[in-house]
Amino acid sequence: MNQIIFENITHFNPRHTFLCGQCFRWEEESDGSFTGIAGENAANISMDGNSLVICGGGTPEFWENYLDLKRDYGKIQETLSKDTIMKTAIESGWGIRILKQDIFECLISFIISANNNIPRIKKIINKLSEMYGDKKKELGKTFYAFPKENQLFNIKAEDLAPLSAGYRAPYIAEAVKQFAGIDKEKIKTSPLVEARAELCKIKGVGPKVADCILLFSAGRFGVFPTDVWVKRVMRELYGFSENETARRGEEKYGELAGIAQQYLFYWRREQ
DNA sequence: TCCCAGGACTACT
DNA sequence: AGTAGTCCTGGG
Repeated sequence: MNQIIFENITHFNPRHTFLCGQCFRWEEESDGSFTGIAGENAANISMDGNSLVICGGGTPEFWENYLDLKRDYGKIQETLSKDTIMKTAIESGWGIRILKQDIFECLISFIISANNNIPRIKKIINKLSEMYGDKKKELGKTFYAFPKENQLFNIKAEDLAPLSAGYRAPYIAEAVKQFAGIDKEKIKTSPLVEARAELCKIKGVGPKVADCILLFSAGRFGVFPTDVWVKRVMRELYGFSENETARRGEEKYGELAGIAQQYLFYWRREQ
């Protein structure tokens, strides 16, 4: 085990970051730290004052990228706080950072998330990783990395029966194959409408799941993933109707829409 | 028992 | 193009 320390880290709250709905493989410990696995690297993450302490695998470069440490979230929070409602939401969810996740993991995870609840989503993803992912020993425990494309490439829906994923199982099996034919560059750089359309070609991927993939793995901060909670909060706050929420959110918050969504989501769920 | 829980698909207008 | 009904599963 090695230890990595990043000094002078501000605007990072592990709890808000790991519990705001963007990821499924981190668990809170009794001391408030978080243990989980990202890519091939299992670790425990905590804040000690302004020091970010990471115990486990992975290089500093990996974690700097994954935790989005280079971005100035102080400035982002300041900008968004000009909206008084958003200011309140940020006071609740301060220190959220958008994790830079692997696109394949993101795709499969959010297909699983459709019409599902978080404990069950986590359970399904853990089981999938156990069955097909690489085994990692770290921190005296055993972890399983999320399977890579080639590790899932030949699976059939019936192979996934142990997951109890229900009607999502065939979506997963189909999505694995379809993902190979997707234009990844388009996802990263094309206008949002086109990037979203590219992702929606994949079975099991609709507007909400597509936006989650764009935000959490492609760094497209201009999207406003709209689930039932976000629809709820935007209706309560601004009177937006359900089917206009995504568009209005993008217009309202522009290039910071994705982060705004995370604050609003976390805040509303805390209430 | 019914109904939901961080949507998407399909089959209709 | 837009809208209802349906979809596995586990828990309240």
